[in-house]
Amino acid sequence: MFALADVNSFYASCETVFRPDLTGKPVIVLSNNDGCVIARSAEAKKLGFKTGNPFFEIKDVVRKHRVNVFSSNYALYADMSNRVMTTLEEMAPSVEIYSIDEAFMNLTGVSNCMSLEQFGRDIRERVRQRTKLTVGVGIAPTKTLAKLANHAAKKWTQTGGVVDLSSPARQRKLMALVPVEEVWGVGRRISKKLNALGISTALQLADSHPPFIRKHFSVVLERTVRELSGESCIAMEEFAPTKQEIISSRSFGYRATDYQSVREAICAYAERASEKLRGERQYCKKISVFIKTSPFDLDEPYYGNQATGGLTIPSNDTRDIVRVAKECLDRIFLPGMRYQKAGVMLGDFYSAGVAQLALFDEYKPRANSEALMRVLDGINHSGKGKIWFAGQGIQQAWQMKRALLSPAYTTRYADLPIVKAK
DNA sequence: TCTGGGGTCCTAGGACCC
DNA sequence: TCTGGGGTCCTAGGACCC
Repeated sequence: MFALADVNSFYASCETVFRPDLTGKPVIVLSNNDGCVIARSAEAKKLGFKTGNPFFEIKDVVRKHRVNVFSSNYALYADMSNRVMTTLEEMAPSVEIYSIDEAFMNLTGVSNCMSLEQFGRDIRERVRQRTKLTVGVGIAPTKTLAKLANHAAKKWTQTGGVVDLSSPARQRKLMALVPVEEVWGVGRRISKKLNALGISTALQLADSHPPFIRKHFSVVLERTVRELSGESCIAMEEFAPTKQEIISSRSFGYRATDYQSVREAICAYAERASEKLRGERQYCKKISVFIKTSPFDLDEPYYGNQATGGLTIPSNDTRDIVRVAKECLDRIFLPGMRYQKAGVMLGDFYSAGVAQLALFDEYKPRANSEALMRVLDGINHSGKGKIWFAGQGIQQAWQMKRALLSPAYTTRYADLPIVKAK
């Protein structure tokens, strides 16, 4: 048996936890670069804001209803997420952290001690006590059904935020009410195709013939069908599998037109990606760079391109990765374009620095690499300041916009909230 | 003026091998 | 006139997730 616990309006709720004056008021949180809406409080949902709404398009409505707007504050959300996950881990034999605001819990054995619904309520209570955040809990024999139960727990308030879907009769009753596009694993494209085949509810999908689905779609959707009909195909993943790739990319705060700015950005992203790679204790051989103009600027030609370069032996030394990234950029940079976004991707990972050299390779590994990188990361994680390579530049005019950022309440001393007694 | 970032998995098709 | 069959590996692109 699985439970899926998921924090309601996570980012928006994190903001209101430290601003009690905002309770009951509409709050929205914007994506990086203050681009579009990515989280909404219940009140903001009622006003009709949708995830993905470009901010500049809704500014008038925001002003009219005095909506409280925040830039995303990932330092705060990540820390709050940790507190929630720690609490969940205390309550179940195993927990899989699925995203920043949701986790699957293994409920094996729980029903011997107490009703599953009561267990769901206990989870809510404890998380609320620790973090002032509210979670919805869905319980079912497969992950896909647990997702569905969680969806129902949030949609219908009379459930009290907990739905136990262990009984097949209840599963079918709920699935008959749920449109197929709300099933986990069914996106816009597939739901359109399913609708054309006359499958419009989750129940109809659950009752389809798995080989038929496999033939017309894929093994992935076949698994979804089986999971909906109660056959568990997707197991708990307690330990995060090692990453296949690492991406560091950002939209620019302004359109970048000059080579210098784009190169600074690429250097910065390459450094960040290398840092992540070392955090994973991995070494990479493949480095790709992409740059693109805005797909929304219809009156200018679109340009997007990507180049890939390799290292002879795997490395996680920032100097190696920055060098290759710059070479890649030079192969695809076109002057005269107004660039909107760029990024660096790392792939082809190895768990040790030295791989087999080819017979005639004359490459000599850097002698001081490990030590230097350790010092670099050590300083940057110490909280005392940052050091970086000169290639990033100092002014960094291309940096993303975060005009409405809230304080780092839980991760920076200077930003600690102060409580005054009356 | 202004439209996020970071991932995974699967499939089809091409290159190449014997 | 007639031009195999079976397999692996890699890559690009599509679909999905939060």
